[in-house]
Amino acid sequence: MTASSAKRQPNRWPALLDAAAAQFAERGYHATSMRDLAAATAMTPGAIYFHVASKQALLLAVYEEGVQRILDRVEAAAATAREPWARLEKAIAAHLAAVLDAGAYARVVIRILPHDAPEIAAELKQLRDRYEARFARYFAAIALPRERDAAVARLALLGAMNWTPVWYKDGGKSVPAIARELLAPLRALAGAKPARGAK
Amino acid sequence: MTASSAKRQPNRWPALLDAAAAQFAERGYHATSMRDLAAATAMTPGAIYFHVASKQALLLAVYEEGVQRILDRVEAAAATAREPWARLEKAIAAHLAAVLDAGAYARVVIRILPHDAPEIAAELKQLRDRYEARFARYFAAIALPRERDAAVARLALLGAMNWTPVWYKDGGKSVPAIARELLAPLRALAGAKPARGAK
Amino acid sequence: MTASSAKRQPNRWPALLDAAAAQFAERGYHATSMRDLAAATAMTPGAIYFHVASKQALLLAVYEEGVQRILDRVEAAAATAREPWARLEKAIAAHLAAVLDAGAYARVVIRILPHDAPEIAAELKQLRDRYEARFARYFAAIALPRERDAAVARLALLGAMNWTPVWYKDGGKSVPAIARELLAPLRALAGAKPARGAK
Amino acid sequence: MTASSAKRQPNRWPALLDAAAAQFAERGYHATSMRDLAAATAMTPGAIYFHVASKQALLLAVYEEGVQRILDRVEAAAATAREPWARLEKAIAAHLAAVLDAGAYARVVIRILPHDAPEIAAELKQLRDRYEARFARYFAAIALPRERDAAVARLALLGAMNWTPVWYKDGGKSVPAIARELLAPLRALAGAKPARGAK
DNA sequence: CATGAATGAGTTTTCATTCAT
DNA sequence: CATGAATGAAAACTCATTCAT
Repeated sequence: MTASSAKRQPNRWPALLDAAAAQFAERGYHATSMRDLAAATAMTPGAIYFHVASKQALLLAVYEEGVQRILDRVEAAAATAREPWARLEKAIAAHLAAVLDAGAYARVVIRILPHDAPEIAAELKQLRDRYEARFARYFAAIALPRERDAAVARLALLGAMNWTPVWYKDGGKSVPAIARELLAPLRALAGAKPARGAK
Repeated sequence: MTASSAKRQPNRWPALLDAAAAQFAERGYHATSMRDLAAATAMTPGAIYFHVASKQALLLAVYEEGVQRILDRVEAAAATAREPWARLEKAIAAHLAAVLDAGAYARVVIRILPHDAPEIAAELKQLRDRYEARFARYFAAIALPRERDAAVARLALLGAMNWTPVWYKDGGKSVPAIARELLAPLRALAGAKPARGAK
Repeated sequence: MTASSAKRQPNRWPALLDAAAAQFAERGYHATSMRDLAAATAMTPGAIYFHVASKQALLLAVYEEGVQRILDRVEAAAATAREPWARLEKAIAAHLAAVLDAGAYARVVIRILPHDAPEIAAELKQLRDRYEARFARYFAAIALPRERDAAVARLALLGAMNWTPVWYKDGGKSVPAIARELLAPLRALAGAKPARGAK
Repeated sequence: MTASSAKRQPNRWPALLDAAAAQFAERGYHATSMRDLAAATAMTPGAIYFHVASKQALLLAVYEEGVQRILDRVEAAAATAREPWARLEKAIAAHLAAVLDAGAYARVVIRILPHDAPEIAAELKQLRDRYEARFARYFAAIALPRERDAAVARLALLGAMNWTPVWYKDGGKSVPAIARELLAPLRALAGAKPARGAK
């Protein structure tokens, strides 16, 4: 369906994808031109079209990779804990790491709105949803008081997580520590004791 | 919208600002062209430049108005409550209302990153900060356990609030109800009892 | 025929003409916009069109004034000497003064080529020629060796004079001194003794 | 001019440069639009930007070529004579030929003021100066009476030369003859005998 | 007299994309 | 695989000019 599977020339495609991820994340989709990408990868503009059919397809490929990367990290992290709260905290930390530390792919997913590329908006949204559904599973495992709206709580948590790139500074609090802070209020709500220790 | 027949209306500037706010909020800054704006206001592209010097200046004007509107609503709302938690909740509800219900101005402030218009990025950031500083004051009044990081908590709350446009649907939970939900975990953290009832 | 005769509102027209002369001389005709002129005279663009019918007409008016000013100065100066060489030298000095020291009008005449405003090119050329014919009369009175081409000599002198704005610096040699230097070679050619002393 | 049918000619850059030189020389910098240039070279406006980054860069390229061409011709001509006056006369003739007969490049250098393209004004001025410095060397070799200002004489000569495009008509006096006429007065000043012969 | 507002054609420049070679 | 060259539409913005008030 997308350009990511069929054509895998030795080394240019990953470089192209990386460059696209970096620029889309940093400047946004519309502010990044194919020429910028060509310059960043030392290709000619025409050469890009050997690897990918259009700018939108390129965004889609980055999105796919981005979602996959968050998913992989989050699942791997979650697998290291069995207790729901701990598992959720690990998942949050992995998500934050993906968005703050790792490459730019994950940042594209939260920065570029599906609406920005109308013709593939539906596909982009689906990709986003694919991840959110997974996150929702970890979230569903924690027990919140019945009078609270769990959906809102989940979306609030997601919002808090996705807003971190706006304020996160490199030398500050560690990612796992931030994850714990984000979860602490919900833990209090549930009457759970906060986790001990930190990096 | 209403300007179909008359030739000489005064006051095209508010209409232009409205249109810019709407389009910037919906499609983003780069995806909105001056032509789009001209079409939306039934002006010629050239006529826009009688009212504003550049697209960036237009964004700045929208930003200013947006920040002012949030600020006005939030301050008015906060003034109706004296108790810190109640006041914060009112402020949150007003912020959400500005971002979700009211015109598009407030949404521009949270959607368009300063970075998008490099030459005025500093001014845009300053405007954002002006609001966040005000919000920080309401937040500072609530007492959180000493072992929690209040700054992270505040930024998380702000992230949760600013992410709502992504998921909010018109017929769903009421804005004050969402505000209460967003605050509930922090209340629990502080050991405060949740507020009673609401719309 | 032009706008300079009929409409003479108390004070704006001269200011407008001055501004046009200054800007045309400094930036050139095409690089000067009616808006620039409006700004420089504290008028609205529309108001300019009360005084003058078009940008071309404005150039024409400046040209007319410019030629008139050179002519007036040159004639007045020439009238103070009877001997041909002395008269020519006075004329040259007056021309240089008009072009270097005085307002910008004269500089417009030598900077802006008739071709720049095609529709009035003929009129502009006629104005230029009007002055050059007068200058030619002073030139014709000096006696050059028969084997020299007097026309080329005259045009060379004119070229030398009109090129001075390119290199003239305010604190340098005085205008009459430059005039004497320009004429000296021709004097030598004619076997005449150079004039004595000057400022 | 010759590019009516073939679809893929290489080397459009020289044609573009030629067209720019021709139009800049004839109409001036500001009066020449990129569209004009596109039409004159049978390119689309966009295609021009494959070859050159901006209109200013195009002017700079023409200027460089123009200065180089004058320099080449003048140096070649000057190399054919050893005696200072003869060498200077050859140099003048070569300069005139460059400005009057040859392509438009040289005329651009004397017609377009550095000021016309503010962002590259310094570079343009430097190019002009490069030539004038060379010319000054030839000029310095002739001996003028001590009481004359050699600098003014040189600038006057340059002015006379650069003004020729204003009045030169094709069927008139030959270029070498004009050169001789321009130099004759200075020769007289120096007490030198005028050169014999002519075309 | 003058202005505030507008027009419409123009400016330079950029863009995603194409394609012969 | 890749490039050099191009396209055509669109971008932001400017211009001389007009005109109701």
